[in-house]
Amino acid sequence: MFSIGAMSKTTGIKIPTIRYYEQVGLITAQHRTEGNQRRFGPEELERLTFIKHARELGFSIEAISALIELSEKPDQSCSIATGIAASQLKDVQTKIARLIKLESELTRITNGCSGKGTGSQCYVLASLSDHSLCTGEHN
Amino acid sequence: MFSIGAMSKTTGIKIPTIRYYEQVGLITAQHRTEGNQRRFGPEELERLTFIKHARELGFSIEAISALIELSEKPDQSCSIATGIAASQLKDVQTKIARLIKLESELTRITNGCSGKGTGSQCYVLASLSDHSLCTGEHN
DNA sequence: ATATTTTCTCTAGTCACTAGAGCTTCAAGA
DNA sequence: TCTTGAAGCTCTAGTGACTAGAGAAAATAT
Repeated sequence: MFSIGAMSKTTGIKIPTIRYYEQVGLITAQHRTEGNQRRFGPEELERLTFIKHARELGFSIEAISALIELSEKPDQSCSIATGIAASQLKDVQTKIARLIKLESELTRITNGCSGKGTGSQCYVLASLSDHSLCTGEHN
Repeated sequence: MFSIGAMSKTTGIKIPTIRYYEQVGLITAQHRTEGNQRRFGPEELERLTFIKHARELGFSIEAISALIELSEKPDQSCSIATGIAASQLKDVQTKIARLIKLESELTRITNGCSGKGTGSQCYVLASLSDHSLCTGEHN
């Protein structure tokens, strides 16, 4: 049986976050001590590791909930799980594409400005005011 | 003089968002009608465009506030503005690097799974449970 | 027995909006 | 001028995924 502090230490998830995960139903404390402190079993530790990894990969709490539910119904096809992961992948790819566009514009903006002008002639401020200075499109 | 609806239409920023921007001090309605409706001048329209562009580039409200302040003190050097933009660029580059790592792992996960197995043998679920299956590092 | 650390619950704050209730005002046509 | 419908008003509360702090109780170490 692990205390919440032990769970936190081994997973690297902060204590209030673990309590939050319990609150939203991702995990359950097997039992409480006489003094009302949480005690977790090893399965909860494993699940918390699962949650951490999934969060690092950007899965939402909702998606993680769905994945946990799937893992508890072993007779169900994993195509749903694959679907969730694929949708997450698509999200990530979209974000990358957007950020690369932003990167090029920000590079242009910061390079254009010597840093020595004054507010009224600052290229950074001008660029942000005037979208037409953009080389490409960013959405 | 523009109504809030007109401002919304020309900038593409939703009406409640414009009110929110006023609330947090990014813009000010020049004046109100007898019936308490906002009326904006052309400078506010310009500023709203500035804000929109900056938000699209991922600048925080706080950073935008600072940039606006800078643009109102034209005797001040624009090196601060360049600094804000450069820090934003760094943020974006960090995010890109992280997301590319995530992308490769998610690709691995979704490719590994045929989608035909059952929960107990689903590669997606196994991958998320077991960090050691990762090919590279993701932080 | 005492001191320190850990844990508890609860409330409220973060960011950048978004949604809804219930009301008032504006603009255009009859 | 009246009426209708669109647009606007304020205010509160909700979103996601936590994070921070208060004040009290319990567990552990010395």
